[in-house]
Amino acid sequence: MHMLKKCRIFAVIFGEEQSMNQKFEHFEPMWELSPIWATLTQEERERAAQEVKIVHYEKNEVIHNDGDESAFVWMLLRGKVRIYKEGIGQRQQIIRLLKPYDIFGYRACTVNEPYNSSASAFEDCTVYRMDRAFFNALIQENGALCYQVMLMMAKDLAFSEIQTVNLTQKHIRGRLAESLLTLVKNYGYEEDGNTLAMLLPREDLANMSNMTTSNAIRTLSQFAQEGLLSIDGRHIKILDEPALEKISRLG
Amino acid sequence: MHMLKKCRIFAVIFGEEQSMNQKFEHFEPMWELSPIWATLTQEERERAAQEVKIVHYEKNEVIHNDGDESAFVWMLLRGKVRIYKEGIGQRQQIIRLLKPYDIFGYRACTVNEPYNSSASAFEDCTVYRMDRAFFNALIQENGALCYQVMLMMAKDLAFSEIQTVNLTQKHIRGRLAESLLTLVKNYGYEEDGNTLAMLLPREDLANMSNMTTSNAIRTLSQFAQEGLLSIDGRHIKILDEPALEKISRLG
DNA sequence: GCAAAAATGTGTTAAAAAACATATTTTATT
DNA sequence: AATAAAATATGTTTTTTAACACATTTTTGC
Repeated sequence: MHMLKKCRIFAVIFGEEQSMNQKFEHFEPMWELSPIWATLTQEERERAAQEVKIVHYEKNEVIHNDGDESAFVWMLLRGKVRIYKEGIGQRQQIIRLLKPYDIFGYRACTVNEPYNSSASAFEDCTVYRMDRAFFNALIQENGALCYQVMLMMAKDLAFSEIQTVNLTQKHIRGRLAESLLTLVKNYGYEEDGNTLAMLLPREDLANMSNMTTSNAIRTLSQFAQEGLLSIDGRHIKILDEPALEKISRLG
Repeated sequence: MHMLKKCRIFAVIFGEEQSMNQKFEHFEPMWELSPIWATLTQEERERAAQEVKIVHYEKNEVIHNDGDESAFVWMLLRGKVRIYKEGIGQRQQIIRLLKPYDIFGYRACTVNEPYNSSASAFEDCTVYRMDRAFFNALIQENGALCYQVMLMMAKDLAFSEIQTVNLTQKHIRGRLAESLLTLVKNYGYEEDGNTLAMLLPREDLANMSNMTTSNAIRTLSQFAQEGLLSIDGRHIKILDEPALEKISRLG
C-alpha cells in the first residue's frame, strides 16, 4: 500500500542547541514527557541521553511491520500514528491510534517477539526511538519502570478486549459512532469546540470500524442527514454527541 | 443465565495433611505450579501460605462479573474456566479459556479497576485465590514477579489483538476452524490422539467463534460431512487438522 | 496550472449470517 | 422410569453488509 521510505535519523537533543545547520524542533527529555520514563534514575537518564535517538517519518511511511523482528521502542513526539493489522484480503484493521507522548512497539520488545501489528505515520512524525536491548535492560533493572510498563499494558489489554466485542457485536452504525467517539476522546476538538481535531480519510475510519470504505462514507452521510454531525471534506463537526453515544451503546 | 451459587472456601493446604474430616485433593504450593510465583522470596512464600485460600466453584458458577470491583487474583488448579464479555442483547463473547495453572483476574487488580470481563466455571473447579491488596503488594515489592506478570500480560495482549482480527475478518467456517484449533492447542487430545480433550456445548463453541449457536451446529455438521472431523455428541474427533488450518488461514 | 491519481458519494446486486421455526435427541430432575 | 428442560439438528426467511459499478470531487505530483 504505502511505500517504505528511508527515515531520517538525527542525534538526540535533550534541550541543547544543536550545532548542525539543519533546522530542528526542540523536545523536552523523555522523562519529562511521560510518567513511564519519569521512573528513570539519574544514571539511567544519562545512558538514555546517549542511546535514545530522534527519528522522523514522513506521512504514510511504515514504521514497523507485522511480523518484523522487534528492534525498537518508540515514543511519539509530534504527529499521529496508526497501529493496524492486515487481515484477510488486504483489509486492514486499525487497532489503535497514537498521539504525542504515546509509546509503541514496546509489547513485542518485552517478550523479544516479532511485532504483531504494523505502525505507519498518518502525517509527518517525530519520535524518540530506543533499541530493544536498551529498553529491556531498563525494565529488568528498574522495578518502578517495569511496573509502569505493566500498567500501560493493562490499559492496552482492556481496550483491546472491549474493542473485540465492539467490533464483532455492534452493527455498522454502532461501530462508526463508537469510532467517532474514540477519536473525540483521543484527539479532542478544535477551538470551535465541536470540530474533530483529527483529519482522517474515510478509508481509515472504515478500517477502525471494521467496515468497507463505501459503508463508512454512506453511514457518515446518514449521520449528517440526521443532524448528528456535519461534514466538510475531512472536517467533521460533532453536533449531537449524546445521540452518537446512544447509537454506539445500543449497537 | 447461570445462577451465582455460594462458593466453598477452605483454608489453604500447602502440602500438609489436613486434619478436618472433609476429603481434599492435594495441591503443590503455588510457587511450584507456575513460573510467575517461582519468583517469590522465602518470606513472601510464608506470607502467601497465610494469605492464599483454596476455593471451589461448581459447574457454571460465576467467579467474577464484568464491572465488579476487582477483589481477587485466581490461579486455576483443577477444572476449566471461560473468560467472556456480555455484548449486545445477551450475546456473549468468550475471550479465552483457561486450563489448570492459568492465572486470571490479575489485569483488573494491577490497575485497581473493575474486572472488564466475566469468568465462570465450565466444570467443577478448584483455585488458589488471593486478595487484590496482597497481590499488589507483591508486584510492587518484587521486581521479578512484576516482570513475570508483565510478560503474561504481553501474551494476553498479543492473543487479544490477533483474536480481534480473526473474529472480525474471517468468515464463519474460518472462525469455527480457528476455535477448534485453539481448543486443540489449549487442551490437546485424549489418549486416542485425535479426540478433543474438551467437551463443550455448541453454544460455547458459538460464543468463542462470534456466531449464533445454530450456525456453530450447522458448520460443525458440514465439517463432519466433509470428513474434517467426526462428531459423537460433544466428543469431537479431529480427522484432518491441516485442512482445518487451511480453512482458518484463508478465512 | 494541469493531468493523473486518489478519494468521495450513491445506487444496485450478491453474499453472508442472523433470525425464526420446528422437530428430534439428549440430559437433568423428580 | 417418567417427565420436563435443555441441547442439537435442519430448513426457510429476513436482515445486514460486502461487492460492484460508476459519476463526481478533491488531492497530488510535476
